[in-house]
Amino acid sequence: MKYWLLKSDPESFSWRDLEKVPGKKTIWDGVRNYQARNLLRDGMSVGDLAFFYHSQEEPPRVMGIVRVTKTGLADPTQFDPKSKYYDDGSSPGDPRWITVEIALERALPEPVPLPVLRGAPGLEEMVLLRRGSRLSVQPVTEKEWKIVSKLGGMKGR
DNA sequence: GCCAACGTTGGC
DNA sequence: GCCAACGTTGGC
Repeated sequence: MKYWLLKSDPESFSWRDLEKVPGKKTIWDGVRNYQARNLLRDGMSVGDLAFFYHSQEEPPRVMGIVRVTKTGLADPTQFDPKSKYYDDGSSPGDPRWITVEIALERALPEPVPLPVLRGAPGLEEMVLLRRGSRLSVQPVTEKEWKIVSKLGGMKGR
């Protein structure tokens, strides 16, 4: 099993929004960056876990944990001319933007703010903390996963 | 709101 | 294929 971090601007889709979705599942749509797409398409497996991270918030923070429930899905917004994510260079026969479905696993008892991550021993190499890193889908190592989970108030594991 | 870092586009 | 211009992300 692998670990990930998914960024979302809470203005467009927040942890609270996910809690309110019936079934607490959603297709992770709207990613329009090839590196992120490749991780969604080629890196993720059903059962993988990911941190749900709020960017564009003061402070940015890790909100909770989600699980990958389906892989290899064509992002439906790429075919919708009314969507801001519409891509007229993509076709249903050969979709350009592939993503996953995720389901809420559990909220962190204490969401972890970015400054705390920056100060935490063992997270020095975390992709999120690299200068200029804007990648919205990121791999997280098992060691980093455990440290962040602990900071978020999760017991043991 | 600012702006550094980054990705993409398009002229050549 | 280079690279300047442009648009976007995201922390502050």
